[in-house]
Amino acid sequence: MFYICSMLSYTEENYLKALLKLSFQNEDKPEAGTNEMAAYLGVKPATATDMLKKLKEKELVTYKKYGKILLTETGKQNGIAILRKHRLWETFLYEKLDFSWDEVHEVAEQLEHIQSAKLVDKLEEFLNFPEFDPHGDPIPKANGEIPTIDKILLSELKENELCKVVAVKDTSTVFLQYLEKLRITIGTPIKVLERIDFDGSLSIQIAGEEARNVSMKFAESLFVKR
Amino acid sequence: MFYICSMLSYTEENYLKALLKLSFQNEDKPEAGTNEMAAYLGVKPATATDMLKKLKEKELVTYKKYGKILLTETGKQNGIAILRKHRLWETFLYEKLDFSWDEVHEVAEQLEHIQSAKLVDKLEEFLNFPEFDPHGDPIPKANGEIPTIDKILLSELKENELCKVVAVKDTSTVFLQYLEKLRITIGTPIKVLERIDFDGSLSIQIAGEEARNVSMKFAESLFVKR
DNA sequence: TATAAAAGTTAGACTAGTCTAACAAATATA
DNA sequence: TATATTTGTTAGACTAGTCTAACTTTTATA
Ligand SMILES: [Mn+2]
Ligand SMILES: [Mn+2]
Ligand SMILES: [Mn+2]
Ligand SMILES: [Mn+2]
Repeated sequence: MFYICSMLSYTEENYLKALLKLSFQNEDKPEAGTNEMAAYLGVKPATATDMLKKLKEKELVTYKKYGKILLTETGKQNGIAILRKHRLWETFLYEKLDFSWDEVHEVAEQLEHIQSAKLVDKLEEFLNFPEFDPHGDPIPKANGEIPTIDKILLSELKENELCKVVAVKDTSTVFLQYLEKLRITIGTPIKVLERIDFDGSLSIQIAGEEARNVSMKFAESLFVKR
Repeated sequence: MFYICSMLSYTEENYLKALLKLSFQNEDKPEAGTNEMAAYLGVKPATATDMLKKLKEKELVTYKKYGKILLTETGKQNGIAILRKHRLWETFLYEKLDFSWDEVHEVAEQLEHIQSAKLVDKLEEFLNFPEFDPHGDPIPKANGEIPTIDKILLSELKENELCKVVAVKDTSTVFLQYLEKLRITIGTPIKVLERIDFDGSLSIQIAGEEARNVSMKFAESLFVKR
């Protein structure tokens, strides 16, 4: 179980995390393509190809010319370790330093690269072993396990169904700030009053307040639990 | 007062902090030499020369070929900002995450480079505006002011004088762990029982316990207040 | 003051990470 | 299946930061 390799550069860590995130997105086939990866990281495909060769050399990915990219078990565990740090730091910023949920990501992008096993574990303890980050995303455990939670999109609910918000699918600042304006956060109860077939929009009741209309795009960006 | 330049690289920040620390060491003339600086940073003199040219270009230091190096006001304020972050993070690790005082430095070396004005200020607030770090070193304020404290070396005390530990001069792991073994920390009261002229060693009483002998090197590594 | 030693600089090379431009392979489509 | 489009690779160049080896300037010392 000696998966975590500490001799990774800041940049290599970012590539591994990106590949892990892409593997979550492409649920069925957890592979990625060069262009997809480059786009995700904001670099050119040529750059991604170069890095891929290096990651392959270190046995963090399997890949051959013109083929798909797949994390090895070591690569995956290293990616998970970064994700764990990212989400623990987001939780710290949110819970302890009063950052809002649209501000935490940018700073956590930096903090996730701090190298100190003790720091991560102590931080987790200090935060009381949180299972989910401020956006409702699961925080990997020290052993690499990732907590799961039943969640469906708000758009999947039928009329008159009641639910609670468990996570955001879209973590963009503009969406998070909109949610804040609507006084929706993790845990907020929502009732679907009406579904408008015409455009997929919904009429919803937030925390027992008066009815409100939200778009299909909105309903497809919020994870809830019945 | 727009001193803090945020477009500094990790490396540039380290050079500025090093120059600031050297300026504290060379109290009278706050200048540094190329070799001195290189040694402090663990790089070769040639490397330091190259960086110096870059820092000069950015008006963070004044310096001419074969001359001494001096921080400009902007360079100094930027260095102070890094030092502030370093010491606040050390305090966080020590106070909140139960790190010991010989463990905090290494991690703070990484954390001091995190870029977020909000983070620093919130952290400071979270820690209740501490004035000194776990080693007794002053934490610069947001405006760049550095708290001062009366302190002398333990070696300067006369026989029968009583004092309290306020800071360590030597922050090496081996010294800090020795202090821990002796149950000496910031605030511990010490009484000088006897001075041995032969080798400058002292017989001291730590927190009212039985007498103990310590070397001159030891007595010159601990700051105290009468 | 002449010379030796110390301090500092320059030139040239290397690595990591990035880019652009040109090219090659794989896939979609007519 | 032939061709166009998409996807991915290669070659060559650039920057930041580092090094070694050779050189120059300053300072100390005989
Ligand atoms: Mn995030
Ligand atoms: Mn998150
Ligand atoms: Mn320190
Ligand atoms: Mn300190």
